[in-house]
Amino acid sequence: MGTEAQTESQAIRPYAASLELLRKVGLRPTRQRLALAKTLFMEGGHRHVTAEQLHDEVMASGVRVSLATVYNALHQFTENGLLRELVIEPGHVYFDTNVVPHHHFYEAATGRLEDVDAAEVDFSRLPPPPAGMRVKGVHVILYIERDTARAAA
Amino acid sequence: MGTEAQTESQAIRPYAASLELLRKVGLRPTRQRLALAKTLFMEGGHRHVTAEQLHDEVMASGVRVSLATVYNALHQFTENGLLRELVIEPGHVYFDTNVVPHHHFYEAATGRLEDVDAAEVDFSRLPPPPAGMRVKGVHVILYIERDTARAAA
DNA sequence: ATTAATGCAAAATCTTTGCACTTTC
DNA sequence: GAAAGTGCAAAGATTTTGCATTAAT
Repeated sequence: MGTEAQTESQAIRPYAASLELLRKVGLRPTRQRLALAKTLFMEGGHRHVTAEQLHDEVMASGVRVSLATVYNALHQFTENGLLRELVIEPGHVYFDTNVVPHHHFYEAATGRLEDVDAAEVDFSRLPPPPAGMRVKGVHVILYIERDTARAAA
Repeated sequence: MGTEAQTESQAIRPYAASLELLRKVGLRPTRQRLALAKTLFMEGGHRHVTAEQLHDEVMASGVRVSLATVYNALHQFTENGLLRELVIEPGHVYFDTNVVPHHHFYEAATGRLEDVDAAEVDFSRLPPPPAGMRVKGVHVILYIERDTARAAA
């Protein structure tokens, strides 16, 4: 098994994979959307980004994109199930590349968000929804902070 | 037991109570802050308001206040533990008069928020916080929607 | 009198939009 | 070459700020 064959079959080929992703949801694979998709989805692991962060990052990678286009793309990606919108602190909308239902750790001091798998949270008690309503989803935010009172125990 | 005695001892006297509330947290009881405190805290039940909603409401009650003052007051109230800030949908900060830890139902279609008492939620499983961190608080948001598939059963 | 709070309008953010130009199909 | 997407700058929306005026202690 040559390295090339392995590379082609197993490793992520960002361009091809991004192209396919966009095709799948019916968005034209433009240079800009490809660059954004590559940055968001092709670097392994899940991400939480703001429009501005993503814009800076893509620009830094050498692709010129306008901020308006980043906003457009983020919303189109969201509408097509590629991203999930998260609002936790005032004035900042995060886009989460993890679209499977899950929860979050949030460190207010740094603004850092970290995923919590849905399987890591279970409820032994939940209230019944108001009359005529049904619960469509649950989001648990665990606010964390540096543990200063840290004994070696 | 005369009605007057009862009124004075039991019923809420908005002005006096608001005044005392502001005094207690060390904010000068100005006409504007008194009006805002009365609207927020003296009508029974808990509230979730945006700055603009509150501004409209207080203006409608006949007290002239500028929107900037409403923002100032909301933040001062928050800093002094009288309110809790909530961000659930982009572009809107809600201020919650319920400052005891609790959770929320949220109906996206209408923007309606409803309190869920902390006692109504229990966890049978929670993840350990990241190394060196501790969990400071938990907020559960239960997304609800109209239950259309409603059989009479 | 002193000190703080208010109001206004202007500024700062973040986000969306209108329209000419460019790119993809 | 038709349809969709992009970029820019301008407009919107929400929130904050600077400073003269007004009110509370």
